[in-house]
Amino acid sequence: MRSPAQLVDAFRAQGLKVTPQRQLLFRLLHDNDRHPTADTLYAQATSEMPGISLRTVYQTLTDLTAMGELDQVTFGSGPAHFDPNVADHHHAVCDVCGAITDVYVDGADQLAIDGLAGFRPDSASIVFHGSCASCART
Amino acid sequence: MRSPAQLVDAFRAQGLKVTPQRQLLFRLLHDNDRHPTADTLYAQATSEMPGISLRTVYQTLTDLTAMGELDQVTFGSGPAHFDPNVADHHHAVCDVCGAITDVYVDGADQLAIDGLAGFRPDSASIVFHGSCASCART
DNA sequence: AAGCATATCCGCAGGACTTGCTAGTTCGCA
DNA sequence: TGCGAACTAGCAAGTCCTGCGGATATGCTT
Ligand SMILES: [Mn+2]
Ligand SMILES: [Mn+2]
Ligand SMILES: [Zn+2]
Ligand SMILES: [Zn+2]
Repeated sequence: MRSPAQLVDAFRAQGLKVTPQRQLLFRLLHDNDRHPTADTLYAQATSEMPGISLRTVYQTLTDLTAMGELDQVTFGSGPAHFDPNVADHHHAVCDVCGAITDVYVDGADQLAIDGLAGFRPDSASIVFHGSCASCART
Repeated sequence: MRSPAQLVDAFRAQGLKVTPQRQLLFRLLHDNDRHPTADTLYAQATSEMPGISLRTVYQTLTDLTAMGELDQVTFGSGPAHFDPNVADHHHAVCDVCGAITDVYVDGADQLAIDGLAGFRPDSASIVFHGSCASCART
């Protein structure tokens, strides 16, 4: 995702208006590698701007996703997570604390595949489940 | 997933009762590689047994999953899919027709990983998106 | 074969997450 | 500064799934 200042320009360039609510979300998302959910962002936004509505958070996240500034990722059931890192990468989910970390997998595009007769893949996504470094104590 | 006859025994062995509704679902799921949803199964079940409730379908799917006879898989948003193939495998999703096919990936457990400092993976799941053989794209 | 204790079934209410709707407000350009 | 388009906030509604409770069927006993 681009910087808040660049997003301001990008929104104006598309005829979208730049409101305080949107700018706040630009800041909360910029360089955020926590893979937050809409609720998480809503809680953070509320502490800085009481009165902002959850609906507006969802709307802005939808807009940013449509503009390619965010990816939306889901892990089984539960709410969607929003990812300002739109580079090609994968995820590791800690089943203990829920932390989600970015993973870069070498050769993910050259995975040897059986049973895919005729299937033409456009993308592959890999999700690791396990325990993260801080939860690894057994 | 084991055969309907074996599941009858397995349910009895656990003190679970074997009802016509459950036996119907055993049959609908056995050797089913379509990755059906609860709604899909409910529709099929209703045609053979009008009056069966969606609640019972969910309940039986939950029981079978708890017994390790089914896996539950999800792809982004949308309902869960149930998979009688509990062997270690992955999935290819056709973005055109929605078909879900099983994929066996060589060396999925030895994927070279960067950025996973200290993370201990228990499992990895890979989902390919693209177009299936019959939906061959331009 | 009949009875009994208990697991199951089904319908409905409710929860989690997300999107639709709309009146009133705010933004951005002239 | 003023206007029209876009936005916000609140609530309703949609989707998928689970909790609950009375009526019922199952499996075992006698
Ligand atoms: Mn990420
Ligand atoms: Mn499968
Ligand atoms: Zn952890
Ligand atoms: Zn297809």
